[in-house]
Formats: sequence, structure tokens, C-alpha cells
Amino acid sequence: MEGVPTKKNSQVTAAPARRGELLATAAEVFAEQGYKATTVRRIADHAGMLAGSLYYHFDSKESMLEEILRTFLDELWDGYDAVLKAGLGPRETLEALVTESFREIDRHRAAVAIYQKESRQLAGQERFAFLAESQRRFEKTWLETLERGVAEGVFRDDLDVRLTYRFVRDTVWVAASWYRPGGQHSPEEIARQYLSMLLDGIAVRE
Amino acid sequence: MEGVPTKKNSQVTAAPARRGELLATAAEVFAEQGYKATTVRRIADHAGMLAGSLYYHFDSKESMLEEILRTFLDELWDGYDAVLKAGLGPRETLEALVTESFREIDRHRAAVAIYQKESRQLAGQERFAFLAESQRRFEKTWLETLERGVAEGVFRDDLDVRLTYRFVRDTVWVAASWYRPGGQHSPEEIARQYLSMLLDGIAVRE
Amino acid sequence: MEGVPTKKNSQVTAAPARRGELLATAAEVFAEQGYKATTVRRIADHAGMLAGSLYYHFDSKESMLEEILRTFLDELWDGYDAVLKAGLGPRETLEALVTESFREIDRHRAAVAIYQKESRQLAGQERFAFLAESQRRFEKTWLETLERGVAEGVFRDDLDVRLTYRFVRDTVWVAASWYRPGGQHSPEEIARQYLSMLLDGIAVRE
Amino acid sequence: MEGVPTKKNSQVTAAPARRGELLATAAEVFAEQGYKATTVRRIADHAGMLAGSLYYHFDSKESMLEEILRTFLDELWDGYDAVLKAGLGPRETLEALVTESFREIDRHRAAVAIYQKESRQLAGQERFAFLAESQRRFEKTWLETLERGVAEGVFRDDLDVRLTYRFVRDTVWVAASWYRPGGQHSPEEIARQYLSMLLDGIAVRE
DNA sequence: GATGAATGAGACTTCATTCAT
DNA sequence: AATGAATGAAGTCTCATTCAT
Repeated sequence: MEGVPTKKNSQVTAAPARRGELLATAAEVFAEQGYKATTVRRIADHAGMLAGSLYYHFDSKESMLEEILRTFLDELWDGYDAVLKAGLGPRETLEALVTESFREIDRHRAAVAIYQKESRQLAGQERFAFLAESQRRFEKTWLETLERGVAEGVFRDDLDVRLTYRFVRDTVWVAASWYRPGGQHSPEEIARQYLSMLLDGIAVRE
Repeated sequence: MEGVPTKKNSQVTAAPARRGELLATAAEVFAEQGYKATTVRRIADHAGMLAGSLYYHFDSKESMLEEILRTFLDELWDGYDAVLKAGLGPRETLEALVTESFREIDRHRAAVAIYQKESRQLAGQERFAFLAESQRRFEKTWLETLERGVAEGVFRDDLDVRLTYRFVRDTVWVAASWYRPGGQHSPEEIARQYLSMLLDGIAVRE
Repeated sequence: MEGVPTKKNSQVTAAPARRGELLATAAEVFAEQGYKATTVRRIADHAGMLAGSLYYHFDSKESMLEEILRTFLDELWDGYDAVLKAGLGPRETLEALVTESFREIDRHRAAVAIYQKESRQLAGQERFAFLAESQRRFEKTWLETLERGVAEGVFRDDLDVRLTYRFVRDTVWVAASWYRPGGQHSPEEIARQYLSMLLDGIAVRE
Repeated sequence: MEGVPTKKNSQVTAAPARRGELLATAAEVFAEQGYKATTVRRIADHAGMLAGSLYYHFDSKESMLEEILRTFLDELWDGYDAVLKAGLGPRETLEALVTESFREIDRHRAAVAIYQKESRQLAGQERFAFLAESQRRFEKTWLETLERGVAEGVFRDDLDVRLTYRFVRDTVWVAASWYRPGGQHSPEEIARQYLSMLLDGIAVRE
């Protein structure tokens, strides 16, 4: 009888510049200190306002988190979908997905770090069900690509595919924990090296 | 001075068995919910007692965390040091270290997960300086091994060593986030597959 | 100095029509949710403006409340005074006062409901001393009427007069909590029935 | 009876002495200031503790309110049900119900005052649905009694029954707003006078 | 007249911790 | 060893109010 989630009126639609700035600030702090350990006051400090003032823009600390993650995932999937629609072979798909991921890390470093750290706990909450949903699509996409690669003989068939999937997934995303945008390596450069390790290994071929 | 058991040292000596159980419980909850998000009351619930009762055994929530991490790192370095003393070649050293790491994940899954998630923030606090110290030794150990491997021609020399280091490090430890002891793969088996991917890549060699 | 309208008196003179509308809106919301529980924002919502905009018209939330109650009481006493000046007998006076009260409820339902609910707490504040004053006049008026009636033999002398006073007073005003203007009974009709119950009781006479 | 504290940690069942005292204190303050205007700190002050300490005993301010009202209504209905089971005639039933109500006011003055003031707004919330339910039973009980009385010729048939119902209902309960236990009139004495006014009116019979 | 953004005080609540029993 | 009750600091959030535009 009460399943209709009435979104607090205009806060989602009215999204001028300030909103975005505040979200970026919040994301930075969340990423650095962890969501729970971040106080609303700290975010406000970083933004140069008082804690209560944030509530003019957002319903709650949690809603900031949600919007940060939603925005990131939406953009991520835009990128992924473009790749998947291109109809590439499995190896090229994998390369494109990994490269896209590093670009995303470059653009949304904080959001990725938050996602990486808090995702598991959040996914249980109704409000963050979209995280679990995204994770499922993620897994499906990667597994299919890997399996296609094995079938076509471009990926090794002596490895547990699920293990490989986790290996690839973690390998890429954890990079968000140390990556700093504007460093000496461009995301594409990092992607290239990662792909090289991932595909060919770090050992010298005899 | 020794004949007068102060509260402080009574807490170190009293009923070591119960202590261990409580720490294991705490670690489990910390790993699942995050340190900050875990309430002392929740730990006590899991242990079948009231929140206040925990303070008979421990000084504080933080001291539980410290003891959990210290115990884990001590054991980890025992294992690592044994490997390093063995005087193996770089590739064998790497294999042994990775295998040892998976064994540690198997034994201290919760502690590893906590370490993985909280380490960066904690390392700044004086009390947890040992984490930063451990990290430094860790980095040194791995970098040396990798560089030795490059020098001896067993590891590729066209890769950024620091990037490789991070790749290897993350790759191994993140496994703690999905690993469940008693699953179908033994730690050694997982280590073997990981090493295979790491060393030879997931692509088929032409 | 009179040629320079300060903010203060601009608030008294500006656009009297809008003021009245806003007060009516505010009264409605106060009556429905209680004064304390009513947020300025809610009033503004009902009026189709933003919360801050109300402060162009009024000094404060409290001043709205004051004006609502003052307006109501002023009008109420105009009616009462007219009745009292008419020099009627006690029974006719009582009938006229009750009828006048129901007319007031009809006209200022919201204000009456607010008065009913908040009066006691407000009366203590200096600003709302007029409520206590009104209550005193009220009590005096009714007690005199009742006592006159007892003395003249038209009201029973076996009842505690103060108890009777409270009975009559509450009986009439609580009606504001369920009365809806424009319903099937006119205020005069309701007054007639109330008076009938009040004067003759609900039991059948033997 | 009191010396046997049940070891349940459930806040509803574990109801030793302190709980009851605190609820009585809270009820007093709620009644005096209104629920919304009452701060948790004020309740705590009255109880001689800090605001936060209340949360050892109760989940929230709202849950205190709920328990106060529930307790009162449960007891009220115990009394009413006993009356209704006695199989009295309509006039005797009305007399017994009114008398029972005044006894309840005597025992739970604060709760009654709260009920009187906040009931309407609360009834909408899911949590306080029991208020609406109680109100329905209340209305049904009184209407039936009044209708039975009209049918049997002991109550007047020229009055709107619903209007009479409201008249009786309000008349009785509003008394809680001025009643002070331990005053000069016992609840039975007040009930007698109220019944006399209600049944026979305040006018002298010719 | 009204908006958009912010302030500042204070509300409810949480929680690690203490301590007498 | 453990409980029951309380403390005190801090956290999230609410809201009347202000003010430049």
C-alpha cells in the first residue's frame, strides 16, 4: 500500500552548477575517509559552508552518496554499451573495456574508490539496489566476453573463468585506490601496460 | 611492580582463550561492516554478551582492531621472512610469496579484508604506524624481487616496475574480499592459477 | 520621517489583501498540524511561494500566529459585547453568547481550533498576554451570566457554578475541532441543538 | 511482583520500575507543552538524567509517546469492556461509561490530555493506527448506547444522534485539560455532576 | 514581491565508554 | 566475568530567519 517512493520534489531535477561542485567535494572526502567516517561537517568545511547548509541542496548524506554512485555508473555504462555495440572480437572487446574503465577512473576517481570500498555493504539496502543490479550486468558482460574468447581460442582454456573474471575485475578497479589524475601516465598509457600484463603476463617468454 | 596486576595488564593476561574468540568475532564483524560502521554493541551481540562487558577484556574498540591487525601482520611476516631467507631465485620467490599470501588469506580472511579496507586511513595514526612500516617493508621486498627478476631476465623489462608492483600486490590481496575459506579451491590451488595468470597472462600464446 | 517607510511599517501597510490570504492559509495549516509542527516552508508551499518570501509580509512565524489570534478575538469580543450591551435576561444572554460563538466558529474555524489547542501554552508568553486577558474576561462574563441565572431561578442552583462554566465553555469551543463550514447544519442550527442539550439535557423527562 | 525483572532485552517486555517512572515523567511534559514542543532534553531534565540516557530505555521520543497512549487506551478499554459486558440499560451504561472515563482521567490525566491534543494528527501515521481503531470502537460503542436509549425511550429522539455523540464525548474528555488529581472533587463526584448536567440540563425545570 | 542560498541554533539520536553491583 | 544504567561527545538533520539579487 505504500510502495510508491515519492522522490522529494525538485531536488533531483534542479541540478545547476553548485550541486555538481558539492557532489565532487563530497565524493573526494568520502573516498579519502570512507563514507561512514566522513562527517557532514567535514564536507561542508571543504565546500566553505556550514553543515546545515548542505541540506538545502541534498536530502541527506546518504542521498549525496547515492547520486555520486548513480552518476558514475550511468556514465560507465554509457561507455561500456558503446563498446559492446561495436561488435568487436573478444580480445578487442576486453581491451576496449579495460581502456574505458581506466578512462572512467580518470574522470571519476573518487566515485570509483567509493564504489570499490562501500559497494558490498551498500548493495543490501533497498536504496542501493542499483549497485547489485549493475554488478550483475558487469559480471554477465565480462563472463560472456571471456567465454567467447576461450571459445574462439584467443583466451586460455585452462583457467577457471570465474577466477579470471575476478582477477580482471579487481585488477582494473583497485587501480582507483592509487591512481592520481594528472600524473605522468595517461589513462590510456596505464591501460596499455595493464593489458599487456594481463594478456601476456609479467614473465619473459622463453 | 610486577606483583601488582593493574587493570592494564590484567587485560593482557586474563583468559587468553576467550580473548581470541572475541577477537575473531570482532574481526568478522569489522570485515563485514567496516570498522567505523561496526558498533561495539554488535560485536557484543555476536559474542552473546553486553557491550559494556567487552571492556573487561579490552581497553577499547580501537585496541581490538589493533590487536587483530598486529596478530595478522606478525604471522604474515613470519611466513614472508621464511621465504626470503630461503635464498630462492626471483621467480621462485614471487611464487612462494604469492602462495604464502593466499595461505594467509585462508587463515586470516577477516583480518586481511580489514587490512585491505582500512589500512590507508589508519596508517596515519600514531597507534597504527606499524601498518605504514609494514607497507614499506612490503614494497621494498616486492620491488627488490621484481627488479632482481628483471635483472636476471626472468621478468619483462618493458614494464614500469612500480606499476607491476601495484598490479601484483592488489591482485593478490583483493582476493580476500571474495575468498571464502572451505570453498572448492584450496589456497594453494588458487595461488597456482593466480600465478599462472600473473606470469603468463590470460591470452593464448601464438 | 513619516515619508520614509521603514521595513517595519511597510509590513503593516503593504497589500492588505495578500496579507489576509496568507494569514488564512497559515491559520489553516496551524490548525491542521499544530503551531509548532507547522513549518514556515509548509505555509509557503500552500501559498505557492518560497519560505523566505513570507518574510516580506511578516516579521516571523510567531507574528502570524499573533495576528491570527488577535483578529479572531477582536471579532469575537465585538460580537459578545453587542450581546452583553443588549441587556437580555440570563437565559437569553446564554443563548445569544452560544449562538454568537458558533457563528464565530463558522467564520474563523481555523483560528478557533488554534486557540483551543495552543492557548494554554501561549498565554504564559508576554507577547500573548492578551490571550490570558481575554480568558479572564471570558470567565467573568460567563460566571456572571450563570450566577445571575441561578439567582433569578432560571438555572439550577444545585450545581457547582465553576464546573458548569467549564462544561459550557468546553462544550461550545471543542466543536471547532470537528465543525466544517458549509456542512449540512448552519451554525445557528447547531447552536440551537447544543443549547437544547445544554439547557434541557439529553434524557427524556418523565 | 516487581522484584522479578524479566531478563528480556526487548524493550517492550522488560518493564521494570524505571521505565514506568520515565514514561510518567514524559507524559507529564508532553501534556504540558505538547508533544512536538517537548524536547527530549526536557524530559531527561525532569528525570534527572542526560538526554542521551533516555535512549537506553526507549527507542525514540515517538516510541515513548506510543507506549504512553497504548498503555492508557488498553486500560481504558479494560474498563469500558467490563461496563459493556454487564448488560445494563442504556442510561445506566452511559452513566457507567462516563464515570469510568472520569476515573481514567484521574489515573492517566497526562495521557488523556495528550490523547486529546495530539490524537487527530497522529492517527494518520501507520504507527499510531491503533488510535484511529480505538476511535472507531469508541464511536460505535457510544452511538449504539445512545441509539438504544432513544429506541427505549430514555433518551430524547429529537436530537441528531451524531451531534449528541460528539457533545458527550468532548464534554467528558476535555475535562482532562483542567482536571487536577487530588483536587476537592473525586472523579466520581465530578462524574455525577457532569451526568446531571448532561442528562437533565442546566436549566431549571418548570 | 519573490528567489536562491546560506546561517546558526538547536533538535533527535548514536555510541564508545565507565562504573557500581 | 558480566550486567544494567548512565555519561558525554559527537553526528545527522531541521528550521526559522536573513539577505543579496
